[in-house]
Amino acid sequence: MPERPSLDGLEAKWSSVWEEKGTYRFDRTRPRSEVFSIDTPPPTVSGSLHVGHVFSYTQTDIIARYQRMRGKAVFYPIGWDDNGLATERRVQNFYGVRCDPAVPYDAHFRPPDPVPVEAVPISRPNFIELCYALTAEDEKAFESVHRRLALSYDWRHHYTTIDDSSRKVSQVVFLRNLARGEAYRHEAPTLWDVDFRTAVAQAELEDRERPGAYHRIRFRQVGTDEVVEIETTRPELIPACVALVAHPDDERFRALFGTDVLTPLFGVRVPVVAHHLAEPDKGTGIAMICTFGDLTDVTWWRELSLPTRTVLERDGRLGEAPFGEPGWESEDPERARRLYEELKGRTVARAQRRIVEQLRESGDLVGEPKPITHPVKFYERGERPLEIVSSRQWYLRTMPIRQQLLERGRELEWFPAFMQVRYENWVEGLTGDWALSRQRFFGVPFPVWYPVDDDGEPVEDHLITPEESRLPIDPSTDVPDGYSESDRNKPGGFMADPDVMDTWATSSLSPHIAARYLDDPDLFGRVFPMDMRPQAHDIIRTWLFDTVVRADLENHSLPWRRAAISGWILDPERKKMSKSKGNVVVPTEPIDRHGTDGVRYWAASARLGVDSSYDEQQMKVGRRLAIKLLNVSRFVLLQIDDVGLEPPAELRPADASMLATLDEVAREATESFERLDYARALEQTEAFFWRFCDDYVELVKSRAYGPAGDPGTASAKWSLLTALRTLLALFAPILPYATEEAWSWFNEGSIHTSSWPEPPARGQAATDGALLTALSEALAGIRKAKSEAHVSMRTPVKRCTIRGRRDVVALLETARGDLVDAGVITALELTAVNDESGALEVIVELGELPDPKGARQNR
RNA sequence: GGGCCGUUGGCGCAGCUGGUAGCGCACCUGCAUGACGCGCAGGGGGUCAGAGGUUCGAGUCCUCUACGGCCCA
Repeated sequence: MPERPSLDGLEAKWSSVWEEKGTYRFDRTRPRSEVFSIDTPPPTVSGSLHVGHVFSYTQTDIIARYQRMRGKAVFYPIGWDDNGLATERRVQNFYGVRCDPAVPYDAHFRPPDPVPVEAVPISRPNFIELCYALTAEDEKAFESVHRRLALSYDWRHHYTTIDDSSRKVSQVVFLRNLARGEAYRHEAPTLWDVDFRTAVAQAELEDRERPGAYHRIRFRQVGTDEVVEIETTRPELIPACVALVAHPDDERFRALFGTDVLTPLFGVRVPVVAHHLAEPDKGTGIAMICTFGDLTDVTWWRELSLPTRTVLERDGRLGEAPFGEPGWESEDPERARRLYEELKGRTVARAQRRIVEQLRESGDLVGEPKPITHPVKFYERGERPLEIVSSRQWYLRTMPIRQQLLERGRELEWFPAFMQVRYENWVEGLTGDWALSRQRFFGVPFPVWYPVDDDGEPVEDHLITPEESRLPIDPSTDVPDGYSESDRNKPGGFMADPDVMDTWATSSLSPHIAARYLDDPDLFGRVFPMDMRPQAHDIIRTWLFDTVVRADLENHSLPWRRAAISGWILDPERKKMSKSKGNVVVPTEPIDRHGTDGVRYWAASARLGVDSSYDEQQMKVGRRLAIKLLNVSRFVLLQIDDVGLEPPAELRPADASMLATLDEVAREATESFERLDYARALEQTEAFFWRFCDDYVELVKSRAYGPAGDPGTASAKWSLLTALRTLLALFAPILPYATEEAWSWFNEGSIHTSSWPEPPARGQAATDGALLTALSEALAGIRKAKSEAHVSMRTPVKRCTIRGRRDVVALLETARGDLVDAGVITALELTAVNDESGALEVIVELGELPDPKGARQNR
């Protein structure tokens, strides 16, 4: 036990001891009923590390530690989510390269140095090598922060979402989805990011307010030449127009339904149709349907069986529009082609500028465009509005099982409960199946090939799939059974599926990956379904939903029993912390300043689901609490000569009352932890702890100093030691370093594998906290008198009279000696009065003020 | 437009199934007592966002409004 306890050095000391001793290892011999398993979020390592991680990961760790102390074998693995677009972007920017699958592999490739302004195209295998190299570096930084935070993982169960095992699970489960008809590949309109050139899922959408303009445009009715005016924000899609639409009940357009109109500039004949999704108060009440301007266009196209007229290419530019040819019939093909030639090859924005000029020249633009602000769909990581293009993609059927998924959401226990509605809203609002495929590179490939026919064309409805035992494979380098590499992309040969899976398609299998679903069924059986899924509320629609889908299809069960939804970290201005806002705090800084225990204390004071502001003040409080814990431990242990003390024959009333109060605190804290309300448990423990230090310790000090044989001394010492053990244990999940340090002064083994306090600690006749409360109140009265007189607390009290209810006075009488010693009272008078209010009246008559110097010499 | 959460002393928050407001920080005034001055004692400070309703009685239940944040259109 050090002379002057300090938090310095505890983190390095204990984290290496824990690793060495395997303190947090999962005991896989234990049956399911004795296991507590956690499906920890694998953080995206390419993202920036910020205090948000510290916050939510600490909250999970607190629960893990509590369960471990309750005697559970805690299965608490961690993984890194390293594949996907976020990583690709980071690699591109970090090295100044971009992946071009047409470039051949270069075995001696070295990243350009210095980083060039213009990205250098490199081959897919070279690009993927760089992805592996950089994520390996990033993962080291993540691991060191997680270790320093004392997150009690079993690092032996560590995984990454791109490792062999994860790829195998993803591919096997996918092939099973495919075999059961749950996965399919289909040509369909798909949300498309033109910069990343990949499909995007509904879950990755976000609306952003963007300036736009309503353009009022004239169409002419065929035969009558009557003018129909529509309003659109996307005039550049006029060449892609396939119909006009109005609400069936809208009187203004009733006469038009079933007739045809001509598109301006291009003279294409399109029908006027009726559909209930047309909004009569929007614009002129009649709208243009294109291939495809937005998701409503897709709905109209599907429900009204309209033709397609594709002009948008996957690079976000206008492509071919063969006016005059079948499907592109025009009243004046030559003019249409001439005008369109000016638009072709332009980006959407540029094409819009040009077509507005054309419309103005032709007189088909009515008035000037009216600027508006409207929500536009973006890919959450993207910078340009999403387009909708028709492409062949892999899907998982979620629409037919929506009802079932809603049921799963109800089976799940949500903390806090109101988060369930987010899930319900999401499932109810689904508009299509889950698009699994991405046109990217660093991801899990679809383990599929297609035969190539004699004309060199892939036969896309004939799949060639490998045996499960061959997985994981990369179809772009592995060869299907019965073929050889020389058959690749040749007539009569085969070709690989070019796509990779969305990152969520792998991370939605995190319970399966962590629990080694395929190669360790024994382990899987002991931990699945898991007990808890901790995560933040912004990914309920993605990670939580996706995981529910996968487990439902694969295991016909929920993946976990409960979901613990953490809040977000807001900056001091209550704005969400994000890289783009530049308000991100790197976690190592507060840890350096306030210590891990201080930072954990801050994280522990925020309840689940509640957004919390970044507050270093709170970390300081935590740090002080940790130091106080060390100090009071030192004080208690200084009194104790034998830590194996037997309970005394008889406990003094004050001691019994303190222990009874502590029992109650432990009981309440346990209940709070069971509700995952660690913040309340902390609050309850902390409130008692300060009373323990400031009142109880002061009350029993003089008895504790007494001789070994004295019964009052024995009672005090045993009670101090017992309370100390209990308090350290109650704080251990939240302040792992300080409690472990203090515990090590008088125990073998780790506090984190010791047992959780089970009342009764007193082991004696039942009593309650009433005496301790009365003593605190009496002491407060005496202190107040001294404080107001501006004298030291050691100043003797000549006479103290305490008046109170008969039963309270009788209680105080049983601890008269403790009160006299703590208050330095010469004459104590306890008087019962007939006052039902119960409040104590404390009358203090101070003695002569001692000469401070003389007083010190006397001791 | 629909929904969820929040609005309690300067700041951060507790207040579970209703009974005349609590905690921490900050602030002010003090205190060197055998663990702790990163300590201890004491003190000031709120008509619980606003309006209405239920009730003997409402931060606590109901309705509406305002503001903030988020989710879904």
